[in-house]
This record gives sequence, structure tokens and C-alpha cells, in this order.
Amino acid sequence: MANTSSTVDKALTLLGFFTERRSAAGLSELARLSGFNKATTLRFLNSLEAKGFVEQDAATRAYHLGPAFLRFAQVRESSFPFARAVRDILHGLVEKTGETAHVSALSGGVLANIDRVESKRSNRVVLDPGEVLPFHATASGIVYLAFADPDVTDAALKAPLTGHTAKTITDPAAIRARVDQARADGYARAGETYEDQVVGLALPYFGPSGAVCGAVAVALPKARASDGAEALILRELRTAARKLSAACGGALPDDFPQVPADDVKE
Amino acid sequence: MANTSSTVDKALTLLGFFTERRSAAGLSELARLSGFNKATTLRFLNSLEAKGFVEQDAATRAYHLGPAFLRFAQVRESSFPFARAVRDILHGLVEKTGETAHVSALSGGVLANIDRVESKRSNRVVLDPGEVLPFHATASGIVYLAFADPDVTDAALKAPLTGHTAKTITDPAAIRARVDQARADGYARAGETYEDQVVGLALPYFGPSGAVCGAVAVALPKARASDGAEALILRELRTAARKLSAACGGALPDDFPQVPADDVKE
DNA sequence: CTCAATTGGTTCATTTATTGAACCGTTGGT
DNA sequence: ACCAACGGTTCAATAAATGAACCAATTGAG
Repeated sequence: MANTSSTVDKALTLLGFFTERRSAAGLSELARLSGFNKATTLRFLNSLEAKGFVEQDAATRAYHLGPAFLRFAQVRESSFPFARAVRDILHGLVEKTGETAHVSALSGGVLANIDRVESKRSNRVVLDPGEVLPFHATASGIVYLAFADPDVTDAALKAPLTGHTAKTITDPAAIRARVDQARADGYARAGETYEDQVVGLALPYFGPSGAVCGAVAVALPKARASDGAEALILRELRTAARKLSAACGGALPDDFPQVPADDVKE
Repeated sequence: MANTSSTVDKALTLLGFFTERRSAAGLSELARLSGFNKATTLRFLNSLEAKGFVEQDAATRAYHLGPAFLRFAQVRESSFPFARAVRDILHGLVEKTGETAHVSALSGGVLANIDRVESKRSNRVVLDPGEVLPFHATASGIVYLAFADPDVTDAALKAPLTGHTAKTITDPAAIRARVDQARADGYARAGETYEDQVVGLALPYFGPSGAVCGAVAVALPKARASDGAEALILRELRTAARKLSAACGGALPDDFPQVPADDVKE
């Protein structure tokens, strides 16, 4: 991945520093985060602002994501009504499983949450929309790598693997084993590798060319992760992955593994 | 405004060529539209693609807006839940007036539709989401200019004013008179200046610093544009503009003109 | 079945925009 | 009054953007 070293590339990375937690940031802060010179950062911000990708708060002088995203999200949506489909599918998953569900997609080299619907239970898993999911520490990431281009997988495993909990696996060889397992199983399971007390189950979904687009996952408290519950979730995830692939104009591959055992009653 | 001629600026303008009508475009087409060299255009597209701002269809090789917009729209929304408020307000307007309503915002130097909800009547005005509204030919544009910074207004009137219908006003002085009128009235009306047989009514809404953010408008077929109907619409638009300003963290200015005559019964 | 036109994409010398250290004026804390 | 950190500006040095010419692959007409 490294540095493609194109100016627009750099400018666009600035946008990636805006997250739910840090929804606004000042010039110096962004320069520090990005490693760019302050003058450079400012020029980028001005360009981004001119096109509505960031906005500057007149009072605090801090920058935040601009209204262009509302507009372009609309345009994309009108020709490619994906967000709506995702939303419906997630609601279905939450209703059927009772747990928090989320969908991620590869966007700019990272797997990022596209949308999420939370469980209605009081003890539930909470996720940030737009959150970036580390490949090695989440079920979504593992299952994505399992069906991704080998180059992508290699690149992801070469990157530094940061620990998130005591159980996070950071040995590339061990991750690779999990990835291979996920490819054979057709799903991935992550037990407390990203957040304590949280278990994740994920399936991939595919685009028109048959390439993997992202993952759909359910996250639940470890206490409720019984075999029966997980089997149910995997069954629901499979139909969700199928619908999601359809919404992208794709489909699950013909040789995609049956999920729990084989309860073929479509 | 002219051309700041920064590389990122140029790259970002490519995104503007994707509209509801032209949701995908090939390399040559984009190069033609933008006037950039093919090589340049390709480099831009590659950078944009690397960050998820465009995607390339594997089969047709055409580009379309990427999933990054879904993600960033989410992030922006989570810290600044505007789209949701807009949607609710528009539904309210459509219910009360029976006509198509839309909200626009300045984004990248142009006034672009943020969202729209169509009337349920069979004879209704149809709008494209993400559509760019010409300042001089729409009620939204006029009323925006009326409350915008004088520099912005001057710049907009210096740009070439293209005709859209037989009734489009293209004389800068005449437009300026309309703008001044709109500032005095607190609203703008455009009769068939953008689309034949369509009348538009628009009010501005304001952000935290008291600066105008965009416009909220109702568009209806000329045949239904009776005085009574328009008065009702203006009344509803005013409450919509107030809510919308609140959603931005702003408010209508204290000296904002009362709309129809004065039916003060809040 | 050819020919010509158009497509997406590549190359590389020229040029032009990008870069960053040092700078300025403000602001906010002590 | 001080200092530090802020947002923003300047300008020579330099690295990156540019674009005409060039491929290879489709496409469509005669």
C-alpha cells in the first residue's frame, strides 16, 4: 500500500481523519495526524472546502465533513440504491437474531462500516457507523480476507497487526490459518479479538464481477453466544449475504460453502 | 471564483460530472467533460478510486461514485444529524402542501439539492436528487443570493447566465432586482424560469454563524399555483426554514421578513 | 472481413504546481 | 506580561503534474 504519492491521494486521506469520535479537527491537528506540512494541509483543506467536502466552523475555525457528502450520497443512491437495501437487510437481521448487525465495505484500502442497526436488548453491542474494522481482529475482516484477492490478503498481513484485547491474534501465520479456515467454512468467528466480551460472526458479500465487496456481521455479548444462537445467526447471515450480493448486482459464488451444517430449505 | 487551479480541486470536479442521469461515465467521456487530458483524468480517477470515491465497473470499465460517500455521509450524519431532520421536514411540507418539496445547500460553489420528497399527486414536479440549481433561474438560487455574502452574489451574477426556458431571465441587472426583492420579501418566487409549467417558491435557511446555508423550496405545476395555494405554501415554508435553521444550529435572523402578510399565530 | 474510429490505458520530456521552513498576527492560559 | 499554540501566509527549491504521441483492444460500418 505504502504511499502512492499523488497529491490528490494525500488530500483525500485528510478526510479519513474525521470519525464519529473526532468529527471536527483544526488545521494543526490535521497536519499532525497526517504528517503533512501545515501549509500543505491548509491548501488541501481549502480545496476540499471549495468543493464542499469539508466545512469550517466560523467560530472555532475547526473543520468537519461538508455537505458534499449528502449530495453525492444522494446521487450514488439514486442510481445504485444500496444504502436502502442494506438498511432493510440489517433491520431484518436484528429482528430475527435480536443482536446488533452491521455491514462493512472496502473503501479506500480499509474495511469500513457502511451501516449498522443495534439490537433492542439493553445488553447489546454498540458500534460506530463509519468505524474502520481491522482485518486481523474482526470476523468481518477475516472473512473479507478469506475471499479477497491474495495480494490484498498478503498486504493486510504484512501491515503491523495491533492488539486490541488480550485475545487479539497478532501472529500473521495464525491469522492466515484463520483466514483459510474462514474460506473453507464460508464464515468467520471472532471471539473477543476486538472488544472484550464481544463475539462476532461474519459472512462476505459479493459484487457484479464476483469479487468480494465487504462483509455482513452480527456482534453479540459473549454471554449470549450459545451454539444454538450462533447457528441461527449464521443461517440468517447467509440469507442476508445473498440479498446483499444481489443488491450489489452480484451473487454468492456457486461453490460458496453451506454455513451451519446444511438446512437447505429456501 | 475562477480557477484556483490546484490539482486536488481539479480532481474533485470530476466527481461533479456524476449525476442521476449520468450515473456512470468512461474515461474518455470524463476527459471530454472536464477538459483534462486523458492521462490526467485517468490519474485522478485512480486516486479517487484508491480512496473509494469512485468505483470502476469491471465489465464496462465505466466509473461511478464509490462507497466512500456512504461511509462519510454516515460519519457526518452521526455528528451532525442533518439529513434526517431534512427528510422529516420535507415529509411535513409535502403532507401539508401536497406538492414536491426540496432542500438545497451550497456545496462546492454551487447550490445543490440535498434531498427532495415528491408530491403524491399524479401531476407533480419531479426533481433529481443531487441536482445543481442555477442561481439565476430558480427560486432557491435567487433567495440564496438575497441572503448570501455580497461577494458571492456578485460572482454568481458575473458568471454566464444560461437560458433554460423562454422565461429565464438572463440579464444580470434584472436578476439583481429580483434578488433585492427577495431580500425584502423574505422569499423568492420563480415562474417557469427553469422548467416550463413549473412554479417555485423558496426560503433560505441559516447556520450557526447566521450565514445562509441553502434554501428550502416547494415546486408545483403552474396550473395549481393559485394565490391561496401559494400563501399556504409560504406559510409552511417559513416554519420549515425555521426548523431547518435550528437543525443546522442556526436560526432565522431577527429582522427576517414575515412571509405572506402577517398571520402570527405560532 | 477489412478499415477506421473510439475505447481504456501508457510513456516520458517539459513545465508547473507543490512543498516546507520560517514567518506573522491572534488567542487563551498563567 | 508572558509564553505557547493556534490559523494562516510567504517564496525559493523541488518534486510532481502535465499532455502529445503512442499501444492494444473493441466496435461498427461498408
